[in-house]
Amino acid sequence: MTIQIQGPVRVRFAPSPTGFLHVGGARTAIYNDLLRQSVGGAFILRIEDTDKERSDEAMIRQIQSALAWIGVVWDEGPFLQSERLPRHHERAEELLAAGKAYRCFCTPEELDAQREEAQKKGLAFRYPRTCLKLTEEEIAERLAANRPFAVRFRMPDEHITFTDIVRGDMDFPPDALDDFILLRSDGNPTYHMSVVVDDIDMGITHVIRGEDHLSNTPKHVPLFRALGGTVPTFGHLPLILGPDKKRLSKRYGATSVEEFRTEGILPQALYNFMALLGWTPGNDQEILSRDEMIALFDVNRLNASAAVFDKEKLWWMNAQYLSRLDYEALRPHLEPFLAAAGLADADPARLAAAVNLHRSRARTLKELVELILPYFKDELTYDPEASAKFLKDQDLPGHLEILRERWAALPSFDKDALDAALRALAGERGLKPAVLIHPTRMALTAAAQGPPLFDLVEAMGRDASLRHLDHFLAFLRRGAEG
RNA sequence: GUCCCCAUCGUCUAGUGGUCAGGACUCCGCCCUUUCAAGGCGGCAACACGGGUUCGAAUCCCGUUGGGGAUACCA
Repeated sequence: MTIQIQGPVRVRFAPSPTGFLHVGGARTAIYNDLLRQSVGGAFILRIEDTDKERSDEAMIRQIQSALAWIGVVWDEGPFLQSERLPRHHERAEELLAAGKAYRCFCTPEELDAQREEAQKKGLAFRYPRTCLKLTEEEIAERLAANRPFAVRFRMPDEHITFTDIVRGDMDFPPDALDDFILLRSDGNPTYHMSVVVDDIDMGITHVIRGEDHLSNTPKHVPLFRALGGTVPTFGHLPLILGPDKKRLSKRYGATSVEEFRTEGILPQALYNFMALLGWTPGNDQEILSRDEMIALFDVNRLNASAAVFDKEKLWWMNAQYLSRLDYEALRPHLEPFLAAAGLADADPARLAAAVNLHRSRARTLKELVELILPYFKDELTYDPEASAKFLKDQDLPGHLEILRERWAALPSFDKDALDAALRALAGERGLKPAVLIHPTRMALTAAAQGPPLFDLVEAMGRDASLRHLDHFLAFLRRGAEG
C-alpha cells in the first residue's frame, strides 16, 4: 500500500492543556509539521480545553512556547475548543432533529450496572438502545418530568472502514461500536462531538494523531458523514515507550519538551531525534536539518510499531549539533545557561574561544557551560585526589614557577609561543613536555583532561591563566607542607 | 474479560520471496594524540515461537506468546 498525499493539506495538532508538552505530543506535532511543510497547506493549532478542570491558561502558553521552541510552525490558531461549545451544541441539535441522534434518559448508575453485567459474561458492552425504543409519548412524558438526558449518536448498522496512513486498511464490524454520547446531560458536548465538528469546520484533510485514538476513529467516521462533512484521512502513530517498554513515564526522567530544554538539549537536536523515532528518511542519514527532513518526508515511511525513547541517543545527537552548529547559531541557545552561571556579561571574544574549544567535549549546553566556567572564575577549587600525583612531585612547584615567569614575560600570549616556552623549559630540565603539560592543565581548569593545552591557555588568556597557575602553586605548596 | 494495534541486534531502524540480514546509539579494541573529547578504522550483537504456502521465506497466511492501546455522560 502506497499512499500519495497531494497538497495542499490542512492538518491540525490538538493537545489538551493538562500539562507541559509531552515528547509524544511533540512528535505528533513534528509529523504534522513535516507533512504540512512538505506538501503545502496549513497547520492549525487547536487547544482541546473542554475539560475545564484540567485546563490551565498558563499551560496553553507553555505549549505554544514549547512548539515554537522546537521549531514547529502553525499557520492558524491557537483556537480554543472551549470557545466553540455553542457550535458543537448546535450541530448536535441538528443531528437530534434529523433523527441521527436521540435522547437517552438512562442514568449513569443504570449503565454502570449493565456494563458490569456484560463484563461478567465476557462480552463487550454495547448500549442496548433502550431509549431509542421509546415512543414519542414516553419521550414527551420524560421531558415534561424534567428528566435529565444525554444525546446519543445513532450508529449506522454497517462496517466502518477507513484506510489508515500508517496501519493500512481498517475494518470495524457493527457490533464493535455502540451509540456513544454526543451531549452530556449537562448539555456539554463530549470530546467526540467537539473534534469532529471542529475538524469539519476547520476543513481538516489529514488527521495525524496518537494510536490511543485509533479505536475512536470508527466512531468519528460515521459522525463526519452524519454531519455532512468530508471524512479526513487518518494516520495513527504508535506510542512512545520507556526503557521498560511501558508507556513513557516520569520515573525514567524527562518526558516533556520543557525538561529537555532546561537540561540543555538544542531544539534542532530534539526535533531531529523525535522525527527519527518512528520515521526514517530511507537513506542512512541520522543528522538532518528540518529542511532536509521536509524534502525527504514521506508518510509511507512512518513506522507502525512503538518505539522506546532512547535518551542516550538523544544525548549523542545533541552532542553532534553542539559541535556542528555555527557559533552564531549556538550562541542564543547558550544564553540562559550563561545567565544561570553568572556569565551573562562574559567577554564575547573569550567566550567564543572557550565555547569553540569545549563544544565537542560536552553533550548538553549545561555541560558546556560547566566546562568553560574556569575561564571566568577568579579562583578554582582543586581536588586533592585528582591532583595526587602532582602533589607527590617535589620538583613540580619549581618547574611551574619558572614556567609561570616565562609565560608572563612572553610578548605575545599565543599558542605557538606558549608551546615553545614550555618545551624549551622541559628540554632544559630533561623532562618530557607532558610532565609540565598535565599539571598545567589541572592548574588552569581543575580538570585532569580537556582540550590541547596550548589552545586552552591561549583561549583563556594571560590574566586568568597566570592567576590560576599562582593559585595552583599555592595549593601544591600547602599540600606539600601538610 | 472483550475489541483493536504491534513484533529484525540491549535501543532506534533498513529490508516488501533469493542479502555474508545493512546503518545509527551504547559497549569493546585500534589509529590519531600531551590528556580527554571529536574524527577514522574494526569488533560484539537481531529476524519472539510453532505451523503452513513456495524450489526458496525476516519478507506471504494461520496460530501461540509477548507488548501496547481502547473499552466513560475524560480528552
